[in-house]
Amino acid sequence: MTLDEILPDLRRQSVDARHTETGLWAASMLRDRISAGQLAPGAKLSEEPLCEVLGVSRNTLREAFATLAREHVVTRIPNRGVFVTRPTADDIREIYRVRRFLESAALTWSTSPRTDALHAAIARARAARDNGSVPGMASANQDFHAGVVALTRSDRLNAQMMQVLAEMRLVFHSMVANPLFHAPYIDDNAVILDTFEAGDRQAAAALMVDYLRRAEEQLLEAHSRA
Amino acid sequence: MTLDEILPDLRRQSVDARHTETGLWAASMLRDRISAGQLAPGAKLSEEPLCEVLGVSRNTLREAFATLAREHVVTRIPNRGVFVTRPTADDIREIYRVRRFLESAALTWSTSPRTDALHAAIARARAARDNGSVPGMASANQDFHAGVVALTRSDRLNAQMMQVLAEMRLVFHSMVANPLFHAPYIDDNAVILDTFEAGDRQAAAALMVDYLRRAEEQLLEAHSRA
DNA sequence: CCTATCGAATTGTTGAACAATCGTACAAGC
DNA sequence: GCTTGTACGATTGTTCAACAATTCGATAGG
Repeated sequence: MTLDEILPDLRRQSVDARHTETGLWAASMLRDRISAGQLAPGAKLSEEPLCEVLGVSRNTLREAFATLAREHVVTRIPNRGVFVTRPTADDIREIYRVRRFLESAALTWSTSPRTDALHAAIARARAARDNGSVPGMASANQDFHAGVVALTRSDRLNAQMMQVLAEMRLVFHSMVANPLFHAPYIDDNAVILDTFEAGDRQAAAALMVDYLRRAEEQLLEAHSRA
Repeated sequence: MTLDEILPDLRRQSVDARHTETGLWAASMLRDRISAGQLAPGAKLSEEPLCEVLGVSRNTLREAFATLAREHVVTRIPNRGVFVTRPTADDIREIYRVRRFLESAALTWSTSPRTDALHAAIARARAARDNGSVPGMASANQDFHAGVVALTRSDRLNAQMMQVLAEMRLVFHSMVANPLFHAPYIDDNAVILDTFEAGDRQAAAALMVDYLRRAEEQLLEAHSRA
């Protein structure tokens, strides 16, 4: 979907109330659209139409671009413009490198034993699988892995994980989605959680690393095909 | 020498020299001054004088502020202005939470066995200790711990570590420096490195966690005194 | 001593302007 | 046919000046 097609939709939302930190507000508007896949990887974000639709000035919009660029959500090419990031194979490797460290470290050294959110995420994933809802499975799966890192109770590590998961969504949007991608991993998550709650953190971490390696390999294979 | 051979070199020089992205340039100027302690924590960064000194407009300077705020180097208070961040006790706890995860995970799961930079950092730290150079010890110590995370070969984890170390410098600048702070930790680093190279990664990671807990406690104690 | 109100100063945001750079089209030369 | 040179339009990078919004401090009054 290109920029032109979602312009009316954006305009509808932006007539709403006033906001402090307009630059951050504009960034979140764009971030949501990109996360939802309404702005596909590679799409060009021209300043002029976006200013008009969001009702902000070019300067403010550029602040929003700066924010999103730091999150690797958009890519800035000097004098050419801003584009929704199209993840490369190296990006996928880097994303999974970070995830392997973050998630296995969280399982190994977390201090918080509160796993309610993890159980809930698995339940949601199974319900989505039964309904055949691919977006539901994807969302619940991300919730599970975000919840694992949340065990660390560290704002910065959580922020890093959120950012990486946002890049994951870009990866999914940049290639033809395989409807069966998430399904087999749901039970893997359940096993990891059981192992963790049984107290064998090293084993849980090892399972997680294995899980992530398989998922990475599968995504890289799909990426090379596209 | 053919054209292809010098192309990478040319590209490298041109990204250095060119000032496109003036906002990023201004951000690095301020970041350097803050890191060096020339701008102390709590100092107010007024827009008007800074524009004049850096020779950039208010808009560009505000882009730089956005970059630094995201790195937690400066703190933005709406309608009040931008200040060099003054780390709180909670900030110190969060910094060490991140460091414990990052550094122990790096020791446990790193794939790269290249420890040359680590040995060099320890050598520099010892030389600085013999010369009585406190800044030298601090710098070499940070190099060692940055080098540990560099074992992960992950750009994003390295960036996160660099950011946290920048916050560490803010912590040091915000309290009276104890000249003897770094000295006892130098040999701890050496022991950690030896254990790691002996192949016992779990033990090395455990030593690192212990090291970081002691340093955190010491800094928190000094912070509560100030 | 406390509270309320006013005004100066600073920040938040905008709109317009100009310079710099890129893509494209088209002509010229080998 | 392919490359090179050149003009032009479009878009981005940066600055400037202005106005609105907010905060801080001072001053007056209870």
